[in-house]
Amino acid sequence: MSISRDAIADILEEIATLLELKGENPFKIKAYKNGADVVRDYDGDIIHLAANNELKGIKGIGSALQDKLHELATTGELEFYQNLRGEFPATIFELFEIQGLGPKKIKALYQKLDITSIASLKEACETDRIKELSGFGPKSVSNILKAIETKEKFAGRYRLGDITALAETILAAIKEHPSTSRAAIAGSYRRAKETLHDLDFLVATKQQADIIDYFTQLDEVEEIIAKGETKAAVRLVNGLQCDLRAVSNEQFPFALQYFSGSKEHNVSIRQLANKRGWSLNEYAFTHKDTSQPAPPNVVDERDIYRALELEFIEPELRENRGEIEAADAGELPRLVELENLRGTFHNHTTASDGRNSLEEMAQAAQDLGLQYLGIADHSKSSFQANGLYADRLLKQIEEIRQLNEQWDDFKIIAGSEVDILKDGSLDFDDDTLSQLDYCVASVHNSFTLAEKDMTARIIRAMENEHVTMIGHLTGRLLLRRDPYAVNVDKIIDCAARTGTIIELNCSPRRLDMDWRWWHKARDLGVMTSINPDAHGVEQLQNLHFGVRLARKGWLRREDVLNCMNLDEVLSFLSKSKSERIR
DNA sequence: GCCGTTTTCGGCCCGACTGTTTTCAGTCG
Repeated sequence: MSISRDAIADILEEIATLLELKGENPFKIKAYKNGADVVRDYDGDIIHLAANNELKGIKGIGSALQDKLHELATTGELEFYQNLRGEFPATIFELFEIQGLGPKKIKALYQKLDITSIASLKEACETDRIKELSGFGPKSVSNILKAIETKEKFAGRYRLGDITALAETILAAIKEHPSTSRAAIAGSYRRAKETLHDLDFLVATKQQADIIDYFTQLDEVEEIIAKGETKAAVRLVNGLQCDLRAVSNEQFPFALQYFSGSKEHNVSIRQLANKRGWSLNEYAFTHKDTSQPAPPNVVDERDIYRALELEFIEPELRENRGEIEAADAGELPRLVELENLRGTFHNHTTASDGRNSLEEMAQAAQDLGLQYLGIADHSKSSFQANGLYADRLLKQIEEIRQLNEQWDDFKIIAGSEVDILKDGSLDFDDDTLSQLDYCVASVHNSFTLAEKDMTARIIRAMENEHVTMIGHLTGRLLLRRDPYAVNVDKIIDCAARTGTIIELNCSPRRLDMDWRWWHKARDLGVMTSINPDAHGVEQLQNLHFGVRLARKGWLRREDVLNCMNLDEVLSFLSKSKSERIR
């Protein structure tokens, strides 16, 4: 019986939710949520361990969870969970996706009005039936309707980080087929869009029908939407639509270019082809105007750009935002690469809400080949995250200094993710902050300030000499929560003026600041730091997403703080902010 | 539920904000 760790983690999450609905002990609920995190992020084959009753000693997994995980790992099912599910309709989970609704309200809606889905909730709001319930006034109704609208706006989209593993698994399966000569994922995935609604696979083969058959029969496929000679569309078990196009080896570069998009980029590219008397489609150049020279031979995608006398345009840049003009002028940036990173900032440990100790995080960073690891645990106002008071912070700094003595070529860099309070002041005084090597300042509350107040709040923080960088600038949670109101233009100007770095938070849920702003920020001399915001060792891997989005934002190695080597970065941090301005 | 341990049960999770209230409940981070 095989069950994935994600599936097990999801079951634990659902149990937590169902226990909330039942009004269970909050600490019990938290234990299940925590258990889900542990399962999802455990550094090792936790399913194997669970099946063999070898979970003892894993922090957060006590005897009750050990038994339940054993049952799940060996049978794929859990009686306790099945019974719990039986107490509520299956659709009730979707109500938790509505901002502002929690277990108490959902329970009341269900028990008093028999509301079990977003559709019935919407109807109850529109017919004012909901006002029969105490605690639901006119403001609640409009807030719920607004939240439903937000939810619908995001429906059918997926976060890049959530589907990368799945996408690469399917790609690997396609490549394994003996008839495959080349294969790739095109579309917005290749362009590193932060959210997508489908995946576009492409394969070069002489046996198109074979591959199409094979693709539609993959384990991950739930439903076949369409299936023809050269093209198939399927829906995966998680609802994601995947298209596959099978082409010849000669057509492959053209198809890859065409299906990578963006549409707007391709329109411009085809216009350039037209000027040369060629027409370009997903299969080939056609020589339309024979009074002009014939198109050259094309064996890979680079040849297409070369034929148009353009520098090769990396897929991440293909959004028709000036990349064609820059390629024409030979002025495309040399984009940052994952291999350029030498360290990272903004990571958490068990001192606040991380799951690994300082030592474990340091070890993981070294395993990735990094020269330094910036620690930035939460400050005291982030109660929910077990934020540090000054005394604990100072102790942690001391601990870091001691740990550092054992390494010559690796260092932990002592920082803090300090809360920016409502008025723009910081959660620690300057005296405390001056003890740190660096400081990430972030907004974690009062998200509903008016734009000018929020902007002024963040600007005030940036003007503090001790604030090295701003964390997750807009607070957005992709597909969940819109950015709070903040004037990013003004923030970027302030960053340039004060020598403050803006983080590129590469948690797949955030990818904040948005890639669309980086080009401008870069041109004003603003630097970024690609930060995983890791709450466990495995999340250091998210640096990969940060690099892709940095590339999408036209960033080069020299624009990224953590491309500096250890000596350079220590020297940089020892300078005053005004000296850091480029 | 988990953890730590004075091995048997108490502590764990605090404050801001919102909306509906009239003194507070629920949600969120």
